[in-house]
Amino acid sequence: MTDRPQDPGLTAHESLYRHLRAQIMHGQIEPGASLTLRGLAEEFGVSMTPAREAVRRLAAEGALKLSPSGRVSTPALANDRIEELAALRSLLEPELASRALPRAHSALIDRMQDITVQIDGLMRAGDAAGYIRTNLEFHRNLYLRAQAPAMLALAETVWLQLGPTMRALYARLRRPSASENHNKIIAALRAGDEASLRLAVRQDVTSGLRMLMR
Amino acid sequence: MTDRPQDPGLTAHESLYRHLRAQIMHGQIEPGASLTLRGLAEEFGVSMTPAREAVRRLAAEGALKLSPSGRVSTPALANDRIEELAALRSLLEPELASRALPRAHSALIDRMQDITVQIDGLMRAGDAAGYIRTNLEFHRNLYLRAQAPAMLALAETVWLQLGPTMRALYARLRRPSASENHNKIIAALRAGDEASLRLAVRQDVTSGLRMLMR
DNA sequence: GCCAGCAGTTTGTGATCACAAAACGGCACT
DNA sequence: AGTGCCGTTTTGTGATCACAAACTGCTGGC
Repeated sequence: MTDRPQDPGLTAHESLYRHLRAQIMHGQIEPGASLTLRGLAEEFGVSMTPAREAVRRLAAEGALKLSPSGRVSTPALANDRIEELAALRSLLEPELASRALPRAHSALIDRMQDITVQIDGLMRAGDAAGYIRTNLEFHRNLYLRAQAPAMLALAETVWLQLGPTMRALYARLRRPSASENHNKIIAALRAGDEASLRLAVRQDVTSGLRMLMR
Repeated sequence: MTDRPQDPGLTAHESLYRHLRAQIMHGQIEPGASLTLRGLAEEFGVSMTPAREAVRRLAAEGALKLSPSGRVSTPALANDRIEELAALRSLLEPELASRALPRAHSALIDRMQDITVQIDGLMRAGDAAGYIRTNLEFHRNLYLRAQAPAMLALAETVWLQLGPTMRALYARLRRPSASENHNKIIAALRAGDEASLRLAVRQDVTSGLRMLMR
């Protein structure tokens, strides 16, 4: 019982859920790793009941895989599944960006520029989880303006499913191609150019995933 | 304890989950209706534990809403949320149809034609749930060929969120506009025409939802 | 050397219970 | 008649336990 943070004011299963979700989304758990309810429960100092709820909730979102016998593990994605999830990203995210465009004021764009610089630093520092997290934050910051919570939720579901695989991606990419793509997105936002915004987002989203598939 | 079917070979929470999911997706529960864990547990002759799991799982999929205090209810959708979900359908489903097109052999198309006839009958008979269920079956039959399980899962999530609201839609539409749209889809499939298939699917998907929003 | 079988252990499932917070209903007071 | 208050009831949360199925590893036979 390592006694984790124990976020106050939250139910036990909620805080466990958030921790796990963040870990998975940020690639801090390797694909195919297996978890046990008792293990998670003990690690967070709670009983099995809230651990089961958190796990099932994540399984419903595709973040975890349940074997027929109920065993829990992070999914190890086959190439065609990765392709599919990449296609989903390039379907959903340009739409979100497009909807956010009319509402993207300059303070937001400045913030996105800051995040881009930050990403460069994290990548150079070799902080994989930090890189993934901040990269997603870049996108989420924009998409929040779309006023489309259901659409954003679906996009996050896709991120979640790709999470464990993301770490493998990070190990392979070494040049900061993210910066270029992000700068294109920022430029399109500043110009108010919807067509090139969609294009830039699609490119940013697929560029990384493409090199993961062979 | 009404002793529901009790599907054999399935865990308690799984069968409860499936029943509830089907009911919600087919519009058999009105928007805003509230459920209780003890109520569901008793209705299915199980304890609260599996009832909670089923409910949380459905909440994670957006099929149910949990109040801050944990109360469970079906969501009552505002117009802008309906518009968003409709946009998601018209984003995802043409893509699914397009991916299914090369794999749609004539036996499948014949089956879809049968289903269309069946839908007409159900609509004339005033069977709302049957109408919704069969209508979704029409779409699912096609999309299964897309070999894109993650994409299909997202689409079903959207259906689920629209479920309770669907009944209200059914009450308003009386002319079988579905037939026309479905026939267009079938024609495009037979012709192998991707562009008009995408168009027909988008039209079918949005035509019903549009009249719901005013 | 390999594989089948068996015992011990791990692990998920579901029931039950104690508890606290929220919702409800009635009552008195203004 | 409306409104604030308090006791009762309802309802979700989480811990614990018994149980069965799955997994593990070892052993003996071929």
